Parts: sequence; C-alpha cells; structure tokens
Amino acid sequence: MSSRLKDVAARAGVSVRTVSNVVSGSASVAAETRQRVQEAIEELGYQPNLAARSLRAGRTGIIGLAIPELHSPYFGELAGLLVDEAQRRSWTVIIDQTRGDAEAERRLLTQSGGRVVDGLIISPWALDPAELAATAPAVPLVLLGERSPQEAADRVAVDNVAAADEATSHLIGLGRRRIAAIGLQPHLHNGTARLRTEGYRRALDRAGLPHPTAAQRPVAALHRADGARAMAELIDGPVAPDAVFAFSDELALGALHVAHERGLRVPEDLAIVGFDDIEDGRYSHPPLTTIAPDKQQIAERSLQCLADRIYSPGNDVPPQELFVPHRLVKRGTA
Amino acid sequence: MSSRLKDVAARAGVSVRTVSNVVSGSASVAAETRQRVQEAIEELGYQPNLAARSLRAGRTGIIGLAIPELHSPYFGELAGLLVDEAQRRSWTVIIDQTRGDAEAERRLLTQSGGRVVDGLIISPWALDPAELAATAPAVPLVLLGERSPQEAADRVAVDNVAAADEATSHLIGLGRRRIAAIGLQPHLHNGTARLRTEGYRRALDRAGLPHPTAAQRPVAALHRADGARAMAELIDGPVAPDAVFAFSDELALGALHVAHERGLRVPEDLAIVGFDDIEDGRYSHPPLTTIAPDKQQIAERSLQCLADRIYSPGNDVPPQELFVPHRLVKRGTA
DNA sequence: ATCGTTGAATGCAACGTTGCAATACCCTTT
DNA sequence: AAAGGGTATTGCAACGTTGCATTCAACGAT
Repeated sequence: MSSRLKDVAARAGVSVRTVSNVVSGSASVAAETRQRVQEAIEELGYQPNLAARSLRAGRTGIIGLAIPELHSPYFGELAGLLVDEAQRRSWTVIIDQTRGDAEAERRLLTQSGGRVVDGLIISPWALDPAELAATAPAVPLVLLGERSPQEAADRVAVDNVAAADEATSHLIGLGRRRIAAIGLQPHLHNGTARLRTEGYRRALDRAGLPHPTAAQRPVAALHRADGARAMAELIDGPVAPDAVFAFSDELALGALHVAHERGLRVPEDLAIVGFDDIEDGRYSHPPLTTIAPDKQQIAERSLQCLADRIYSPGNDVPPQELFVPHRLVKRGTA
Repeated sequence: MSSRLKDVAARAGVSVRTVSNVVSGSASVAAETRQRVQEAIEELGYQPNLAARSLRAGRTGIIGLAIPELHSPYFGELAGLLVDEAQRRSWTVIIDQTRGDAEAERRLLTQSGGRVVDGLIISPWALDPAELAATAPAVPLVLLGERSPQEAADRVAVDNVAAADEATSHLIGLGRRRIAAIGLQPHLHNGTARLRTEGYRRALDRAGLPHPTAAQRPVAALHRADGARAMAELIDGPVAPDAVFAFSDELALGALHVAHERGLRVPEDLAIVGFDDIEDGRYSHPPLTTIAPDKQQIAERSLQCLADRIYSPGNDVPPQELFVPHRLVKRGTA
C-alpha cells in the first residue's frame, strides 16, 4: 500500500539517502537523478512517514489549541483564523475542547498521556491562576486572555479593563444612568470576567454612578441562555436597568431576546453593548453594538510567540504580555 | 528535559522492556517491580514519545475532520460533538478548514504532504463528485452529507430530500402559496443544496404550487450576509414571497434580519424555515423554526464507521450509506 | 530427583527517516 | 602530472518504542 524511501530508491536505482535528499531538497542532487527519483516517487505514490520524521526531528509540526467550547462563535471564529495562520507556517493544528474542566486543562498543560504537540495555545478557564503559574508546561505555551499573579507564559489578550471601561462609558455618554452588567463569573478562576467587571466599575465610579450588586449579574456560562436568564432577573429586580453591558456577544444576544419578549424597545428603553464582535451580532435585530477585539492579530501574535520559543528552545526569554487592539463598534443597540 | 524509557529503566534498575511492559500493561509484571517502575516514572515525569510509538504501530491515534468553515455555527457545534466522541475512543482530532477550496480537499484525501491521520471525516464542498469517487483515499474515509454518483466511501447524512420536503410542506400547511427558496449553489459540486432543492420542488409539485426560477435564490456561501442579500432580492423581485425555506439557519437569520428592516412582520407577512438547528436560531426574534438533524448521531456513527475500517483494514466491506434522523422544530418564524 | 509449566524479566531487531562523515568523481589550477 | 576544490552520492547510526523469542527462576506434579 504505502511505499517507503527504500522502495523509491530501489525503483530509481539510487540510494535511500539520495531519495531523502530529493524529498527534503537540502543537499545538491544532479538534475537527471532528481528527475528519475521524482518519477519513481510519482509512480509509487510515495508519502513521507511523519511519525518517522518526527521521531528523528524531535518535533511533530503540530500545535495545540485548547479552548473551552468549540461551538462558541467567538472561539470558532478565532480558531478559524488561527488555523489559517498556522497553515501559512506549515503547522497543523489540533483543537482541544476543555469545556471549562480543570482536569482537562491540567492534562493539556502537562501533556500527560503523551506529548503530541510542539506548542500550545490555551484559553484557561477553570484552572486556578496560582496552579497555572506553578505548573511547568511540557511545551511552549501561549495563554489567551488569562492573567495570573506572576505570568507563567506568554500572554496575548485585549486590555479587558480598558475595553470594559470604554463600553460602559459609551453607555454613560448616551445618558444612561442605571447600567447593569451581565457576565460575572465569581465561581471561576478565569480572570477575564474579573477584569471586565473592574473596567465597568471604574467607568461608573468616574461618572459618579452607582454599581449596586443587584445590577451585576453572575452567569454560569457565556451562552445566550445565561444572558437571557440574567436579563429576566434584572427586569424583574428592584431597579430595572436602562442599559446593559454584557461581557460577551452571546450573553448580549440572550439579553436582547428577553428584552424583545418583555416588550422593551431597544435601544430606546434598553441599550445593550456586547463584547467579542461575533458575526451573529451583525444580524440581530437591531444589530449589536459591541467591543471588537482584533482577532486577526490575536491569531498572528500567538503563533509568533510560539514560533519564537519552539525554534529557539534554549533561549530563555521571560514571558511577555502582548495586548492587541480593540475598538467599540457602534451598531443598533447602543 | 524529557526522559525516555531508558532513563526510567536505569532509575528503577530494570530493563527497558520491563518499563515498556508496565506502561502498556500488556505483559505480566510482578507487583513489586511495577511499583518501583511507577515511582521512577513519577519522579522523572516520563511521557511516552508518541512519534516513536506511531512509527512502531503504524497508527497515529489521530483522525482528521475536514470542514468548509470552522466559524460556521453548524460545523462548530458538530465539531464539538465529534471531538467529545473521539475523546471517548481515545482518539485525537485534527480539524482542517477547507474553505470550499477544491485543492485543499484533494490534498486531504490523498494526504499529500504526509499522512498524519488514521482516518478522515470530510464534508466535501468544492470537489467534483466524479473526482471524489475516482480518487483513492489514502486513509479510511467518511463523507458528511455528500452524494456522489457511485459512493466512494462511507457516508453519513440526513435525508435531505425528505427534510426539505417536510420543511416546505409545513409552510404549505400554514396556507402559504408563494414559497421561495434561499440557498441554491449551482456553482458548487456539493450535492446538499441540490438535494434540498429537489425536496422543495417535490413538495410544491405535490401541492400543485409553482416554483418559478425567480423564487429560488442562489447564494455564494451559506452566511447570514448571503441570506440577507437573497431576501432583499426576493422582496424587490416581481412577486414578493409569503414564505421562505432557507437551506441553512444562517441564511434564514440573514433573511429574518432583512425582513425586519423592510418592515415585514414575521411570521404574519413572511414565514421562515431554516435548516441545521444552530443555537443562535433559538434566540432570534422571533425564534427560528428549523429542520434539526440529529448531530449527536452524526458524530457517533461517523466515528463508528472509521473505527470499523481502521481496526480491520483488510476487511473490504463495500461503502455504506447511513441516514440519521431529523425533525422539524416549530418555533416562532413559521 | 526430574520434568514440565507458569510467571517474570530480558535482548535483539525493526518501524522510516535524516545528520554526519566519508567516498568517488570530475574539473580546474599550478 | 599532481594537487586542490567542488559536486554528487553513499553507508552508518540513531531517534524511542514495541513484537518476538528467549532466558531464568520457582513451583507443583510425577
């Protein structure tokens, strides 16, 4: 079925080494010999055995991407960009789904069960930052969006505090005074929600506006259903808000859905700002105003970080923190 | 840095082979020896080298999933289920994005550039069915949703003709008479759109209703934007429809968006049925009526097909066609 | 006491590839 | 004619693992 260098060599009447030279293009081979070998390769349909190549090279050419949920639009879009970018560097991407499971994240970091990847891009969700910092990763690592007490690895993220501040300030600028937040995750160690909460409060403090606990709704996950539930709680609560900053577009879309159900006009009665700029948000009714992180740059810079560490393993550059730009995209909801 | 069987063996004072026996658990090892080896493994943080293992075994434990677009909600959700299911079989999944590129699909089928995966699940989009049937795949193959003249590989799909018929019949049952279709893809070789068109026409024929060409809108891709464009064309066309069957939920959501923009009431003025049952559809306004394929079963049965062929390579069972169930989910748009 | 049987541990070889070093050859220069 | 330099090709070894066959010891049965 599958042929090896040896078979090609026999057919072309040259040594195994020469065929290897032709395939890799590293050493010089006479034009005529190369031609003959190429023909033999074609005829036999030779494909290099990557296992053998990896064994020799100590590298697999595969990098891992670990995200909480594949079906989340934000991570779906980001994964698409990362795969494209990896292809350009002739890397293959393995995508892992952690589902917010600490054990799954731990397993990936230590690569227990076998090291398949040359590097790992992970969006930690459940893992305690302290543990994250303490765990010696088995491979070069890029963290997406997390912030640990002392950075354990390269990190690529938007400036969540500034972005949340900007979103909230936009609502304040529209004259809103009862601005709620949806998306706190006190039960998780993930730092993103905490940072966005910080930015939200900072903007309100600066404007001299209150941020009562009842207006800051925690969620179990970042799905539409969670946003819908939180919005219903807000409407039924002591002080119905005139604006909501949702920590993800999915939450925002869930909230928008409930607002419609309850007969609220958006944005007149209720303004909404989301976060992520997922494609769905452009087609909601009305289209969603949101914070748009530069996903393309997240993809590019994450891979650049990995490449730097994979190709110069000895070089112990300290972990760096990269911020990618974001911008407020004004559409219909605020 | 990373230790090998040899290192563990030296530390535990046994042979390399014995350590291998402990790790694989295949041969019998004395309890005391096993204990000692386990300790050495712990102390050294030994991880098996998968490249070496694959080289020996001739299998990588990795399967490929090739889909047109990762960020599409339908494929995102499906991919999530497939990864879960693969994990249960202790397989790793590599996800490839073909972006509707025939060359990319060809490359995956032949695994040119190196065989990484033990099997491939592919949703062919651009590749000519004839070519698909003619190409000898380099690895066991499962086709998602495609239909080629003579099946070249196992296929897992919903019965698209029946499902489209059902969707259209539902609209007819609601008393609609000018039923448009959005999502034809005459430029692509992908059979899915063709099958859904067939079901759509069949239902209309049975009811004695017309299906003028102008009411059957082709699209470049299955995105919301394409659905929006097609909907605008329909409204501005000679006969504005009172119902639309969109070949994907994304198209339907784009259409819904435009309907709102143009002041049409949904479902009163315009009924809409989508296809895929993506999560967004549950949170649109109003929520989307759609055909829901059983994605869980698609995932399970695809992997079962692969497993059968990977673990009994000689066994030349002819390609089989598996249909998974679907159902019409009535929500707010029709 | 001897034999066969079982359980435990081992050595050798091979999977397919590439780095290294060596060789063989031809052509140019002195 | 001999030395030197370059190009083309090759053999050997090693990457880390596991299948196979073998060895060794211990034990129960004859």
